[in-house]
Amino acid sequence: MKKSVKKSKLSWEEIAEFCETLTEAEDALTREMVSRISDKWSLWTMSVVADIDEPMRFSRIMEHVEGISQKSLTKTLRGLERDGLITRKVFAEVPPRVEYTITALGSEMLDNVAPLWLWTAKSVQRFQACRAAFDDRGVQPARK
Amino acid sequence: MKKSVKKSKLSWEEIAEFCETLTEAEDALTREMVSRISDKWSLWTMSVVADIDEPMRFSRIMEHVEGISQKSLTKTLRGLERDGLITRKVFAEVPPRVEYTITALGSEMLDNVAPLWLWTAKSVQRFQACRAAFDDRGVQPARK
DNA sequence: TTCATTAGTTACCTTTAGGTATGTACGGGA
DNA sequence: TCCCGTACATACCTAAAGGTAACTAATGAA
Repeated sequence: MKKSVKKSKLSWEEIAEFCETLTEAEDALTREMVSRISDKWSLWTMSVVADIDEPMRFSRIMEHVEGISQKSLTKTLRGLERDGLITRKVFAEVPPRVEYTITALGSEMLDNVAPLWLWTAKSVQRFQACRAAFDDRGVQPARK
Repeated sequence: MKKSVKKSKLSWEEIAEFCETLTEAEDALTREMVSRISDKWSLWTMSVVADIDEPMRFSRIMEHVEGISQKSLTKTLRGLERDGLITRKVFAEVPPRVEYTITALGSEMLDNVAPLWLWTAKSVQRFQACRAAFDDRGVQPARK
């Protein structure tokens, strides 16, 4: 056996319990922040800004986040700035220069997402197998 | 200073490195699975199915996942079944009975999502503060 | 014969994410 | 005087998520 299957210390009941201490607005924001994790560009953008040591300019970020459009990058960066995950510094130059850096909150978030991402990546063949099996057998109809 | 800023053991470079061993299809599926985590209903539905010990019927799930429509619940459950996160058992009865249970893979996923969710919930006031500050100061324009 | 029950399915609509293509403001260099 | 380079903003379009409301299939009960 590869490893013993251990019940996690952290149950969802515990989480639900904690979430009930939150206001409705806080609960909604929690969901919003979690969904930011899996929107198409936010996490990738953050990791690009975080991984490279020098402050990153708009155009350099766009080179690294392959496939993103200007519009989406602008929107993504604004959202990340608003939530305190990155900082945006404008220099009064021509042509304009804007530098982005990760914040402490941002890298804390990345640290918390990382294990989940890695687990998902390492489990991907299992998911593939389940999908293949499902697509083979089809859906069992609810009526005879 | 509140706490020393510590580099996490699990860097994104490490993750990127691992992800490069994946095929393109596997990489795409990884992203898809991560985004499942934050779609509107999947995680909530999973946690409902997981937290209650008895197998759950369609209508009982719908009672617990407040606000979900029949259509969305059906779609969500199908997706979860396809990915091997829950099982669906149809009984040849009238009126129909269908029971859903969490799989080992499903609860493993929940276990991996839990810490992130809890961290997010516990950080929510910080996010709120950042947003408030941003909305106060407005966006710094890139040109003078 | 008609009804109630369960787990859907289907048609239709609105909202949102995200793409492409184009416009813009500024000043330095040719 | 006109073009270059940067970091956007804006208009327009498409696809997909997700909501509501109505329909369905089978059968035991009234």
